Amino acid sequence: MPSSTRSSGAPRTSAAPRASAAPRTRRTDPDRRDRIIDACLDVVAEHGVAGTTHRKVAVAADVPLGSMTYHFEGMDELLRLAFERFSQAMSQRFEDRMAAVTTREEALDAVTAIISDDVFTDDRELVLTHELYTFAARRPEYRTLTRNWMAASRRALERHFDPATARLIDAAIEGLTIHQAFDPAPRTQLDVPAVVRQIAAIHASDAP
Amino acid sequence: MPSSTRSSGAPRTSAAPRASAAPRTRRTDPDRRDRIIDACLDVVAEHGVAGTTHRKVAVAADVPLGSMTYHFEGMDELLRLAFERFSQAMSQRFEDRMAAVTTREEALDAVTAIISDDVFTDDRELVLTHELYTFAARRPEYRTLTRNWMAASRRALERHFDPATARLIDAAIEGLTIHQAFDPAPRTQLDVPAVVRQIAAIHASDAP
DNA sequence: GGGGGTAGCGTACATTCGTACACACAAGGT
DNA sequence: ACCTTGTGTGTACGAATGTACGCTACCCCC
Repeated sequence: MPSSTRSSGAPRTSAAPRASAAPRTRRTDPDRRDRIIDACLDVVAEHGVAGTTHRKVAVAADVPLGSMTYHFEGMDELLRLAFERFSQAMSQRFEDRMAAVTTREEALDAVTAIISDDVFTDDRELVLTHELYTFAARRPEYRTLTRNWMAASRRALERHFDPATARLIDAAIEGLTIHQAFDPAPRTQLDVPAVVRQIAAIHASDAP
Repeated sequence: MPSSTRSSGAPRTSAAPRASAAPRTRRTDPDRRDRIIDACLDVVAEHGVAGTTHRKVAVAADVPLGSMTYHFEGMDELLRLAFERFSQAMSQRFEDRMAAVTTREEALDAVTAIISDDVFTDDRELVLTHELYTFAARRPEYRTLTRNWMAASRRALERHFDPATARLIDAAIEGLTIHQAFDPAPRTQLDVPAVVRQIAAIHASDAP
């Protein structure tokens, strides 16, 4: 089909199904770029980085295929931006939780809650987290993302614990969370609150 | 090029460069299947699950493309087998290390060594581990692999520690290892040997 | 209010993918 | 020695992908 066909009176043959009937002319959608990044995360969560293509993201974001190469250098840049957004959202949430408690006791409870409940609730975040880790594992230049995330967690924990303890608790959250997700029913149940308290007691140090 | 060309006297037009000059006729390569699985791990390590294709694996294993679909149902089966092999090799190595030490003191040293040195040495294993985690995160039916791996680690640790401590040490190895790999130079250096010893002291219990 | 400039899009194309299938060749019974 | 059998392979094909590129329609300045 030569391009002259469209220059005639054909109203608009859109490939993507338009959800609303609004005509939505051009240049009136300034957060298109943002929507694409969000849609990219959805696609990654569903199909994995392996199955993430320009076309799938375009459909998910309800934008034309051409927007993909227009707004982004390529899949790599898009993935980097998407993971950047994801990791920032995750560490923001963690910081908020830690900022919401005041006493050390409450902080310990919060850590316990994170370990016990966090991963069970949301499979999407489990998947995205590991997609991000894998992405960073393969390309050292993107480890800034994971480094920032981990640094932010430690910083948040340091509001309540000394640096060494914060580092240890952070690692414990990581390890216990992963093992809980991938091996939900180990033979030996762990008394998470007690463990967290005892880890925090290893470095018998004061905290703000 | 019609197929009749090969039926004439052409010696063998192989697409992949044959390393040795041995003619290697058919039916004389019984570990072809194994080699393909190993090659699949190499390809995954280099290009990620995302970039792993029948063709790349075939080239890496130096087998014809047709062998891929002949020996395996599809990429999924191949990946499953490859990750199965990888996870078994990893947990075997862990078990061996733990079986090699006799006293609890030596066990603590071994754990310390694993946390401190393991990940730095080999980037390939870091990548493959996380590719496996991601694979398992997306498809719960393949979490058997991770479950078995983690169960094996715990079992190995239980040769020297009580179950609760084993579980905790296992999680600590996971968390510290990951954070060390993704954030190699945190502000606060951790005294790994001391930490390991203190974690092991949390459950003041006896062990064989 | 109208014309130029450019942001944004639709589409075609070369490439690469998984898979199907006809066919060649080694092995073993006779 | 031959024929039969079924394992293993080369190749062709449809589907799907990333990217280039020309054209449309909005915005801004005069």
